[in-house]
Amino acid sequence: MKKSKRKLFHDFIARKGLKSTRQRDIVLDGFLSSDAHMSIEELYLKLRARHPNIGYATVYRTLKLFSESGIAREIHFGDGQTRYEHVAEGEHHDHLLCTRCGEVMEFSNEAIEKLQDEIAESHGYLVHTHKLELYGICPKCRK
Amino acid sequence: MKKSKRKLFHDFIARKGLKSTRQRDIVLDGFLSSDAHMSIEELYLKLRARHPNIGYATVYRTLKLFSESGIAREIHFGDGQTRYEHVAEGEHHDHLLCTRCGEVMEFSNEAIEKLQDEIAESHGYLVHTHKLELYGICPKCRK
DNA sequence: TTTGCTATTGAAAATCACTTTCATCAATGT
DNA sequence: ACATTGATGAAAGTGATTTTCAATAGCAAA
Ligand SMILES: [Mn+2]
Ligand SMILES: [Mn+2]
Ligand SMILES: [Zn+2]
Ligand SMILES: [Zn+2]
Repeated sequence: MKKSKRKLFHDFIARKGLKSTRQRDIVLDGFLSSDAHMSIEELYLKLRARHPNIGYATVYRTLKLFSESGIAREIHFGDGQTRYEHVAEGEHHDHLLCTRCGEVMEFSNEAIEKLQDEIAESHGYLVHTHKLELYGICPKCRK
Repeated sequence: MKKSKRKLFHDFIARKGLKSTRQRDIVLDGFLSSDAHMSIEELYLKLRARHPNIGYATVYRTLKLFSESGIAREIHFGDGQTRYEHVAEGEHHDHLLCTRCGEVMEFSNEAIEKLQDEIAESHGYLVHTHKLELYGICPKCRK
């Protein structure tokens, strides 16, 4: 059974000798309560509603910690904003984005992952990450 | 037989009623004389060596024109810099990047392109572009 | 608990990488 | 040559972070 992200993060905090603070928990709750691909600003505004005193810098710094701890991943969709998404233990997915309405759909495909490794290998590379984004028009926007 | 990028760009300039200037030719020559994936700043500094008066804004604007004219494509590798690369008529490729030395290798694979279309289609999307980048360690850095 | 040492915060200033503005120049058509 | 209008370069403006710094708040030793 896999540990909750909340626990994983608290373990990370402890292991690194960092402090467990009220603000970090607020950011953590806000981040975990949505599975959207939120930008720093979006999460900041969302948290602000309930916690008027939280600072942008704190949200920014805490999201970085989430990445370091492995519960989140930083993503860049090309709109000039850094976004963060949940990372589930041992899971990976890529994105399909609608350039009309902005919808983001996730997918994963074994065959394509395998092909990527083969290509990299054929060029002598040892791949450790990749980024695959398909930009198009979603079903709703098509009809 | 396909037209040279220089001619393609000059045709574009004429077709759009824009002016053919000394600076545009300088930027064009600098861009065409390297097949690296250069950032605006990199090209600007390279040109500066020979043409101390050329402005950053001119390089910036001219590169945009290259994109519009179809001889260049804007790319983002996640290092916060906008880069431009050559575009050959009817050709497409993706990238393999070394996270140790920064080397960028190009590749193209029919099978993977096809799989991407299938995946998109299976989700009801009509894809018009995609981005595939493989990050790893290159042969030289491995041994 | 109280104390003392640091890490953490939030507001504000600083950076970065563009992007736009504007007075001056330089292409181009007449 | 002249007028018209786009192009240029320096500098100012933007937007999204990223860093600084004085004030707080964890945490652990006493
Ligand atoms: Mn995702
Ligand atoms: Mn390339
Ligand atoms: Zn859509
Ligand atoms: Zn390398």
